[in-house]
Amino acid sequence: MFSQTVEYALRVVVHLAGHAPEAQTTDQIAKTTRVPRAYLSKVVQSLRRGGVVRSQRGSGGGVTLIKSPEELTILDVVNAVEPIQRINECPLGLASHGVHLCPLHARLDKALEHVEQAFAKTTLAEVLSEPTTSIPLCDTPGTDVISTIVERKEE
Amino acid sequence: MFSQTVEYALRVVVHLAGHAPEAQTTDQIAKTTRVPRAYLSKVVQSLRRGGVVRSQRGSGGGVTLIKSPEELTILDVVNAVEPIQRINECPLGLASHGVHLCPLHARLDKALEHVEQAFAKTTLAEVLSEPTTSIPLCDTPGTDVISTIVERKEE
DNA sequence: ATTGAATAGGATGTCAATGTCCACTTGGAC
DNA sequence: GTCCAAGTGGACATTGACATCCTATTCAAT
Repeated sequence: MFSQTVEYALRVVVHLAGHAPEAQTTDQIAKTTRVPRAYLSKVVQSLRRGGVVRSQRGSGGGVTLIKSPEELTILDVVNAVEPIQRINECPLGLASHGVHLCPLHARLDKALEHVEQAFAKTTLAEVLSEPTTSIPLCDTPGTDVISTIVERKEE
Repeated sequence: MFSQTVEYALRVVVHLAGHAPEAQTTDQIAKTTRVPRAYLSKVVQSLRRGGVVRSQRGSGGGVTLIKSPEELTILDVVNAVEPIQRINECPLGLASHGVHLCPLHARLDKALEHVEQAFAKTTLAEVLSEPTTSIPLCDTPGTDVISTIVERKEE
């Protein structure tokens, strides 16, 4: 339902939020997020164009969040890489359905609206601070991420 | 967010529900739903394998719903062609996240759950009977669907 | 100025979703 | 039994998402 790229983008931003406000290099990000290194640069560029992160070239450079984790929502991230496509007009192109969607598409759009709202209400800070046994990305100091990878079933 | 195939499948089922319990040929379905005729047969086959429709070969044959519109939900249709993929395990494969998703993925899965529930609660009969000016598919007698097609913007 | 760290981005490969085509099978009507 | 209507399904084309690779560009430190 959500694309792989959105999943990657969220991981990247969670990583950055966990280290804010320090800049992180793509190598560092790739390690903890397990996003393919070469593809990560594309994801980061999307996030930059979407106004979510700032990136700095040269030694000592890296990627940083533009907003603080308290102000940055999941929706901001999703919209930066792949905006949620609401249903604004009849997909069949029926003129008679003009402004008002038919009941079918109205329901589908309503579902999208709920998802959008849920994402808009959740900040990265909330995701990070939630009391739980599972820390997002699990990159807490002392934890070796690599060794905790388990066998995954083919899907 | 929802695939083209899901959109097509829903149109097909709405058309069938509007004509239940009579069988409809793929040619008839293709006309009102504006699903590419050749691809429609694939969609119908998915619906058949998913237990949503029955199809009958030979002259006088066609496609019919197995359940009545009152019993058939949007979720039934969606699951037949492309089941909603809930997030059951940590996409990073982190063993420590085992049964419990981290807050990030828990939120994403929650959004999926809401969509699933909304779809499970909506029957085709509801979609068809809802008082509105826009009849789904707009295939009411006397309305020429083709002439109501409007110019669509490229997306 | 030179060098090395680090992102930017174009070219290209791969694969699944979408879409098309056509030969085959099935079943009803005569 | 013949014929035609209608779905079945395999082979193939197209497209965009995902991924990789390599070179160019930028910046800081020296």
